Amino acid sequence: MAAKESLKQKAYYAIKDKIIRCEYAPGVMLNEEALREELHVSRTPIRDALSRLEQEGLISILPKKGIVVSSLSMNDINLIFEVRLLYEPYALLKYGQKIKDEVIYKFFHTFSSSAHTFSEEEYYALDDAFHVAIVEAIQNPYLLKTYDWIHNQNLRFRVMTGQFVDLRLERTNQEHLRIVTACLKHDWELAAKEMEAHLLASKNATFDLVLDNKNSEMQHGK
Amino acid sequence: MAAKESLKQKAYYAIKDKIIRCEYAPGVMLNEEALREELHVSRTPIRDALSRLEQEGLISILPKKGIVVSSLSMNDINLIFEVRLLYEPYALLKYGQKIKDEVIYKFFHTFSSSAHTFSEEEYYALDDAFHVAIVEAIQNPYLLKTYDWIHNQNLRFRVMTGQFVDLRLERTNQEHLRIVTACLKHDWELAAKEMEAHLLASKNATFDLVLDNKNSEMQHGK
DNA sequence: AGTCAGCGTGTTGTATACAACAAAAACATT
DNA sequence: AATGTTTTTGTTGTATACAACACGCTGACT
Repeated sequence: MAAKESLKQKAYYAIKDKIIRCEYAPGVMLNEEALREELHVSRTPIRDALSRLEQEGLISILPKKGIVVSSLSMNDINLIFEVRLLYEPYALLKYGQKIKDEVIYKFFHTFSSSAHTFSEEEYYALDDAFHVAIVEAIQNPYLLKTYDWIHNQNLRFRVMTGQFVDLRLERTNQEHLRIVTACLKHDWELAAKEMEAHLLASKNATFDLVLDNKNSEMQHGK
Repeated sequence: MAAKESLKQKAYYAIKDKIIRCEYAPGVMLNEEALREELHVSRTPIRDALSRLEQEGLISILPKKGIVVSSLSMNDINLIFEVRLLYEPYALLKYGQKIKDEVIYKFFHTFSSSAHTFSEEEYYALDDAFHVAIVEAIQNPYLLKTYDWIHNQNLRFRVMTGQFVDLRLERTNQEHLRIVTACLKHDWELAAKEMEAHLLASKNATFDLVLDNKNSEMQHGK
């Protein structure tokens, strides 16, 4: 499958994946030599990959010192959700009509009937697919690229904070239903409004989770 | 000044500058060897720079074939102005309050009294400074990075289409004045609306210029 | 003349050796 | 013991040689 993929692409995806899954945790130092040994390639493709990852904000390269995986602060939550709050309602309002009805109906069906049969992990994939499907109705590559970045950062937050609790998952599903229902009626103004409400709730939930996380860390020492 | 700048940064800015000024015109092919000779550095910093420029959408790297400077199509105008129409009114609406009054007053003074003393080139720099000052009130680095990209693309369009005609410059200045006046009153909703109108007018003007350009190209053969 | 195989040239991809610098460690001096 | 200096070590920056591939060209064969 990846036989024709260049080494620099392989290195890029491999390192990116480990950063997103927090195998390389926020704030830790990396160095080219260690990555070289781990991926069994020379420094050149590693450096290509690192250059790209720096552009995307996942790492910082400190000249002659090392590479640090970008940390995640409270403020990053604000930054991520600012972009989402700007893009996602806009996508519905201006491009909702471009989303195929069958796609909308598929999500409606999934959210309304079988939500409880999903594991948390599976529901995450579903949540991602839902939001991405909406945003991709904007076909502007500049906007989509930015969205991809914050999407990655959002994934890191998920891994760091652990999964949602069940209660929030229920609420999330209900909010999704309200958005999808508005979409089915082709009432894009309402859909955008519901999306905004959903994102604000999600933002607060993320804030709480990060705070809880900080607290329990302190209780467990360190 | 640039003594401590790394070669890869020097290469990046040098190539980027030539692309923006259309010394490397849209659609032309480059190769690492020629760039290496032109900049008197080895391929490594060149490749670093190219990787970054590819991220920013200014070039495409075709493996084993060469490097092509991204072309500018009609559709790119839509993409650029979609981002501007999304960001700039948003900046005024949500962050207008963060712009210092003295900055606003400085622009008011400039636009209202001394516009006619500027050359077209100078007025461009002023126009840029004005829009950038507004957008930078959004402090979100993700949004600002996207804006920087489309800003560069916009500059390329300017160079390609030649400067505005005087008539449009007059109109532009009047539109700027309307925006700044609303800002002085701290009426950010009005300011955002005026900005939207200004951008739509500017978009149409750019379209017309590109069309004229295409036509005159055809008249002059090819 | 047409077609296809093989070769040659030009391009980026990859590996690696060396340079430049930063930071820590070791050491001498007081 | 404290301090300033030198050395050592570790890191990325840079240069360069070689590999891999794409594409056009040549030539033989039909």
